[in-house]
Amino acid sequence: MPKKVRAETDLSTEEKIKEAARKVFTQKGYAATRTRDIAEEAGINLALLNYYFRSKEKLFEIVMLEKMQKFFGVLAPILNDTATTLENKVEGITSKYVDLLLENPELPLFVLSELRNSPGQFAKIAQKADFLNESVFIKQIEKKRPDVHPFQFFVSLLGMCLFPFLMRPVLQKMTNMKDKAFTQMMLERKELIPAWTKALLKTK
Amino acid sequence: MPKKVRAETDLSTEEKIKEAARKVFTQKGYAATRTRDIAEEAGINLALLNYYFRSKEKLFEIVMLEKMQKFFGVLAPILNDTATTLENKVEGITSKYVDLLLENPELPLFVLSELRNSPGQFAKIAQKADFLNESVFIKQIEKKRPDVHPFQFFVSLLGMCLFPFLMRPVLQKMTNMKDKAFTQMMLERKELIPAWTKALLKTK
DNA sequence: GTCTATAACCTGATAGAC
DNA sequence: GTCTATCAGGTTATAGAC
Repeated sequence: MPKKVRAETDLSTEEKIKEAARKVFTQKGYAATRTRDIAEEAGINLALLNYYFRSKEKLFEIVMLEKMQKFFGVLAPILNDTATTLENKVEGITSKYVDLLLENPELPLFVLSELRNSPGQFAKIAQKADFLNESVFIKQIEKKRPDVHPFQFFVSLLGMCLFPFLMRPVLQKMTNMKDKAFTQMMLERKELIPAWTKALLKTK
Repeated sequence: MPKKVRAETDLSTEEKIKEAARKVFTQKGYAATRTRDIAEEAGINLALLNYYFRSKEKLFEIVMLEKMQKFFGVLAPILNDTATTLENKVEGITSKYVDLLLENPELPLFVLSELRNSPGQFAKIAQKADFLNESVFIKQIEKKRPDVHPFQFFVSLLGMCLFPFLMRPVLQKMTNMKDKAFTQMMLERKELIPAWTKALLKTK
């Protein structure tokens, strides 16, 4: 019998567990997550988790790998595209990240905080060390502004896209901002960030 | 006998434990930290930790409160200063944050990730909800650029200061950047951020 | 494949000697 | 105040019935 696409309410057990693991791990982090939480969230028994994934750690590695691919997957296809301009790339990165993070708001905090204590995970998806250094994108920045280290611009661009999501819980608490207002702010940002990045590249 | 300022090698036991707790908690987060790690780091016995601080949670609360005060303490005195210009404030925030974070690089990731799952902690230092909304700083931004939500600038400014530290482990791994080069980059940033923020405020 | 029961281990906290 | 020894509770992982 061929594989069948199932409705959300009728996922395979394995997929139900993975889905629950994605949710709980990203919300609480590896250490604060109990396998019982995942089992409960998946609506199955604790033993089944180990039946399918052998251990908490193995399950986590699967989720973590997925999340890192999402997180870094935005950059990889853009950085070395020789056919696009610097401006195109900035627009592409901004647009892709904002869309991705509106769908997955907890992604950056999860990836960055889990990577802090298990940098070994990073090795699994890392390109060679100067993949970024040697990238077309960085070269294009360097050509435009040879007087400033290109990372200054690169980090600022990423920060403008990612930082609001890292700060989100605090920001919303500090200002009584509602979810809808936050989303609105990020949509406006899709226009602002490219214009702003252009301004940074011109500022002497 | 009066209190005496002690050399670093001769702290009181209580202070040795606190110091160890600061280090381990900020490195690994609450959930991943074992009281045994703290005791070992402090060079004392596990029982002493409970003797002085009663529980892991109480000790954590002390550390967390300190760290939040450091983290938010940069903003508090600047935001409502009626005597300074918008530019002054941007320079002040930049300079204070970069210096603080060069001394405490793990501070932002620690505070933001711990606050995610225990927002109750935030209440302990939170001003009233519209402390930021009603601040002189935000009003000054609004006056200069009534056409854009002032948070857009506020978040960008903070992001330019904080985000490099959040991204630091990943960035250094991705690019083989050494600690010294990172520090150098942040020192350059102290000049760049105010100029850049000025540029953002002008960009239409 | 799925469950219940339980083993094996770890962690926070305390009792009690010094 | 400081230590060793240990308890009590919780967590991961497995055994074994269905």
